[in-house]
Amino acid sequence: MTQEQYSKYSFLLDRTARKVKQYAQQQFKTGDFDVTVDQWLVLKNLSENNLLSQTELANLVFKDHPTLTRIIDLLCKKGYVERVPHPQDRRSFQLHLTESGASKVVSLRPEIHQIREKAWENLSPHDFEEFKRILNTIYQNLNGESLDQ
Amino acid sequence: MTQEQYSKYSFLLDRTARKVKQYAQQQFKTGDFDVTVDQWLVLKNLSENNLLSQTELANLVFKDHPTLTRIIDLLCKKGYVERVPHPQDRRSFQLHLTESGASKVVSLRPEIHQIREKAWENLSPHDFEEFKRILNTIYQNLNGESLDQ
DNA sequence: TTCATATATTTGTCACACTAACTATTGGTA
DNA sequence: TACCAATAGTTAGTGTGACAAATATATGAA
Repeated sequence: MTQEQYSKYSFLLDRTARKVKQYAQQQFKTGDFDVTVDQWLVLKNLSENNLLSQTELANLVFKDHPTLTRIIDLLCKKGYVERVPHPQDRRSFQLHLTESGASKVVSLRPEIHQIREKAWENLSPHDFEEFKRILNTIYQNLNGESLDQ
Repeated sequence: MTQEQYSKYSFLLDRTARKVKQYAQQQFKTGDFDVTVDQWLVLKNLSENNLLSQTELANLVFKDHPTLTRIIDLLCKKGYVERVPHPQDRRSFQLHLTESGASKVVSLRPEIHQIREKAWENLSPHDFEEFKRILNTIYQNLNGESLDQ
């Protein structure tokens, strides 16, 4: 694997990831979803897992702590999330989806599914499995220590 | 392709693209390369294609104009690139790699190859071809009009 | 108890992505 | 010639990502 051409994967990977995010964000915007793609990821994970700490949530969505702090700030401003003081540990918060946040997740979930499917035209379920396998292998190759599933 | 699980590709794609960039950036940093990953992409394309306009370069590297403006600004500050006024069109510039920029490209190219190869451990050349095919298909599915190569 | 160390979160800085608005210039057309 | 739409590039605003450092609290050992 010493050929010149092998450098191109990083370009294609970055380009495609940006396109996927950009496409979704445009659809979010025309649909007046009132959240960004990354804010949606956080909301979705909170809806499946209430009362997480910020650290736990950061590990779920693979964002670093400063980034997550700022996303939570924005979601709090919009009224979708609340920071509840942790009863035992005064350093940390339990993140709580508000009524408004919960209904936002319910209403957006099917629409976002449709948006996500668009990328898979002309591709097979087998392609999907291969894609996931390759992405996970690359991730683990570069991840140093842990295997995290 | 209507299953719940098909939403996950966007998460894995984003996560892996970030990891690839982060890994490379760390290596760039420990090697004192004095450029970011995106600045390298621009330098590399300039070295293969001198005297491009910013618009032409933007189309090559798939970055938007404001982003490219700032990357060029930084590369000019570092002395790797110059903006030469276009002889016929006073709106535009021809981008020119300086001596310093050209030798930077020569010295970094092999090191960056090594960094990029790390991602492909445990993967085959066939995986590489499949990966490129899937990435390009997704890109084109979302790209609306053009097929760009 | 007290101190060193670890953990949870925030803040600051720099780089990049996307949008919108703006300047300057060009080129076609009335 | 005078206008006007299109083009090249820049600037500003917001959101995100990575990294370093700061703050507050917790925990374990001396």
